[in-house]
Order: sequence, then C-alpha cells, then structure tokens
Amino acid sequence: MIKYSIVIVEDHTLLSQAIAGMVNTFDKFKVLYTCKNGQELIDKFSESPRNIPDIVLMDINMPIMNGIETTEWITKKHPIVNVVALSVEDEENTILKMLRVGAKGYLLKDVEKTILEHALIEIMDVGFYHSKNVASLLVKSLSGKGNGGPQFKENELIFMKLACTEFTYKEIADKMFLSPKTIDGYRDALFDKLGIRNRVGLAVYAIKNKIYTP
Amino acid sequence: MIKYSIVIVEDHTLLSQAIAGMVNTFDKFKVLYTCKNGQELIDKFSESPRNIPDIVLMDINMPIMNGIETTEWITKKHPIVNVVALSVEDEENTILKMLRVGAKGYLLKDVEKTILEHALIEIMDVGFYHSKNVASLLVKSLSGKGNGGPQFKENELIFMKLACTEFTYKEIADKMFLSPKTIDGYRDALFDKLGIRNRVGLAVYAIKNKIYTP
DNA sequence: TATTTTTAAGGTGTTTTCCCCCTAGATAAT
DNA sequence: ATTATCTAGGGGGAAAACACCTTAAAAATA
Repeated sequence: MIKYSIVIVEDHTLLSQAIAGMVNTFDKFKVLYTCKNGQELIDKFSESPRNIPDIVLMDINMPIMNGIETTEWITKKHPIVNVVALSVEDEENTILKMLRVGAKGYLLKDVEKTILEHALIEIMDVGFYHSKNVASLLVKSLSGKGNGGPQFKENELIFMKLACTEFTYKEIADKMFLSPKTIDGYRDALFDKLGIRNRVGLAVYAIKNKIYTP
Repeated sequence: MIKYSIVIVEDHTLLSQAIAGMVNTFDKFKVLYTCKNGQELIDKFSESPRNIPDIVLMDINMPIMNGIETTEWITKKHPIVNVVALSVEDEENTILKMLRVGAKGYLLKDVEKTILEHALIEIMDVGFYHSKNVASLLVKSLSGKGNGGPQFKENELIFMKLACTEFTYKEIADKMFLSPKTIDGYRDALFDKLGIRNRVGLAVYAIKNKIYTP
C-alpha cells in the first residue's frame, strides 16, 4: 500500500519527534522528514521534488520564518500540497490568518491521536478538515465582523512595532524616514481605529495580537 | 523486568499522548497514567498509593493548578517522587522557580527522544538531571545576582500592572489611594531598577515577565 | 478627465510623562 | 540613643505625548 507522505514543521523538537512517532503508527501515512522552521522547509522543497509531501503539518509560532509566511509560500508555489496548521494556542486571529493564507485544516491543541489520524484521512479524501471548535469559530467570524479584527497598512504595522519599544515618536520618525508629524498621524489613526487613548494601550494591543512579540 | 512508572501532567493532549507513546517505547519506563492539570494529579495521588509513580513529568503552564504549585505540593507530600519539569518555553525565571520548589530535572523544549530516555535513567540512578542549557543557566544565576531577576515590592507590582493599562498616573494614584507624587516615585524607582526610560518599556517588561498578562 | 480618497505633513495648544532635587515620618540597624 | 534607610510625598521644569484642525500632492475611482 502506498502511504501518504507527511512533513512536520515544528521548532519544538520533542513535540516534533512525538508527532512523527505518532504519524508513523498510522496505516496510511508516513513521515518524510521534519523541519525546525519555515526556511528549512523551503530549502528542502527547493532541493528535490522528492522532498515534496502530500501534507505539511505546520506549527505557527516558529523562529526565522513563521507558519503563516511559510504557508503562504507553500500555497503559492506548491498549491497541491495540503497544509494543516497545528497550533498549541487557540488564538482566534491566528487561526483565521492561517486559513486565509490557505491552510486546509487547523488542529487545536487538545486533539487526540485518533482525531489526528481522522483529520489526515479527511484532508486526503475531502480536501479539508476542521474541528468543531474551528468550525464554530468560522461561523462566529462570519456573523461577527466578517473579517478577523481591524486591518492595518504596512506602515501602521511597522509603526506599531516601533511604538512597543522605548523610542520616542521623533526617533521612530527618523527610523521610518518620515516626519514626526506623519507619525503623529499614524498614532491618531490607530488610537481612533482601536478605541484606545495612549501609547501603552497601543503596545498592549500589538502584543496581544502578536503584531509585536516582546 | 520491573519498569519504573511515569505520570505525565500536561494539559496539551496531543503532546501528552505523544510523550506517553515515546516513554512507552523505553525499556525501563512505562506510563502509569496522564493528567491534564495539577488538580487531577493530586486527586489521583490521594485516591490510591498505587497511583504514586517514580517520576512525574510536569508541564509548567497549565490551567487550574500550574506546574510550580503542583511540584511544591508533591515535594512536600510525596518527597520520594521525582518531578521533572518539561517546559515548552525556556523562560529563565520559570526554570529557577521550578528548581526552587524541588524539581529534580528540567527538560527544555528542544530535547530529543534519546535525551529524554537518558534523562529519565539519570533521574532514577543519580537523583537529578539537567541539560547543559539549564546547567549553564544555573551557573549564570549564581554568578549573576544569586536570584532570578530583580525583586519587587507589593506596591510596585500593583503599580506595574496598572501601568500596563490606559490609565494616567493620576488615575492610578486614585486607584491606589496614593498621591500622584508617590506614583512618580514608584515609576522612577522602576525605571532605574530596570534600566528603562519610559512607560512603554515598563509595560513590555511587565508583560514579558508575566507580571501583567494582556 | 474630473472627483474623491489617501498619504504625508504643518500649526498650535494642552495634558501627561519624565527627571531632577528635596523632606518629614516611620522602621530598622548599630 | 543615634544613625541609616525606607516610604510617601512636594516643587518645578523640560520633553513627550496627545488632540484637533488644515493642506498640498499623489493615487485611486468614477
């Protein structure tokens, strides 16, 4: 019997090996190799076509190249590969981001071995799999605002990250090669958009929403 | 051959099952049962002496009763049981806290299967095990300040939490029934102690060190 | 092409934050 | 008993941060 090949991308070695061991006990699946981050995966993919699996089990929080960026790359360059997000945390926004960049499934942390196997089978048969938790989240996100939270422009994101540091707005302006007045404008727009009233509120928002990681 | 019994305490079901599977492949060890949090473990321990294992593999970040509290309970009530901390994150302070409450070992996230087995054997033979990373951390913590990071007074902690909100210092003063000038003093003392220069730096520090959780 | 929208930026004024330096009273140490 | 030390607090000033209002130019859209 031909087994479907699986690649695991996960910086956390223990979990990585553990999942690999688990997957290898499944009848229809075998692990092709594992990677510690997105960059490694891209290198592997580019190395040889034999390195391209049926499914990528992708962790989201990784150094160097995170799960979202990597998934985006995969769905663009290798659309036939099924990416399944495997997240330790169940942050709603992250889930939605992953689905938006083309993940075919999303497994929450409290998944059992049998569910994992079922999910993998479903992915290969139906093309997607979502746990009840994720499904209900999708419904919520549709009924709610339609999108996952407010949208930010590139410069706003850069500014937000810098606003989480100890730089003054003047210093931030220098770093972004913009006038302090423009920075003032960015700040005012964000305060308005997010309903906050000072820089601490902005920093906490950015951290909570993983725009800036301390 | 008599196998040493192991209990896994980990809220994250997938990782829990994975570790269990891995441990069960080791010659000298077998999994007795798994728990989702510290409370469950305490219930099990109290239920029957046959539920008391040789080693507890303990996750730190758990709901209901976290790894530190649970380890404290175990080392107090069942000192013969060896607790090994198993942390996903390698926050220095957390590691030191676990060791302080009596953990016999600490495995960092990037541990390999063979290392895990070796660690378990070492725990049973020698009584403790520490990876090179943790060992060097211990040295650093001894040579450095002796304790894990700066110490804060009760009011400083309360203030720090409030400094992570959108309240002005005047509002914080009101909430703490203190003069704004006193709050000024708290802030200045913290800035000095932490080597930071504004409130954003303080907020980020508080979040990074889990003094305030967004 | 004409019109609206967006983007970067200026003006001005108020509030908040930050940074000194100082002190009265309580507590702890010698 | 006397001297440190710690804690809460005061004065004053400079620098940031915040708020609000306006505009020229570019870009998108009708």
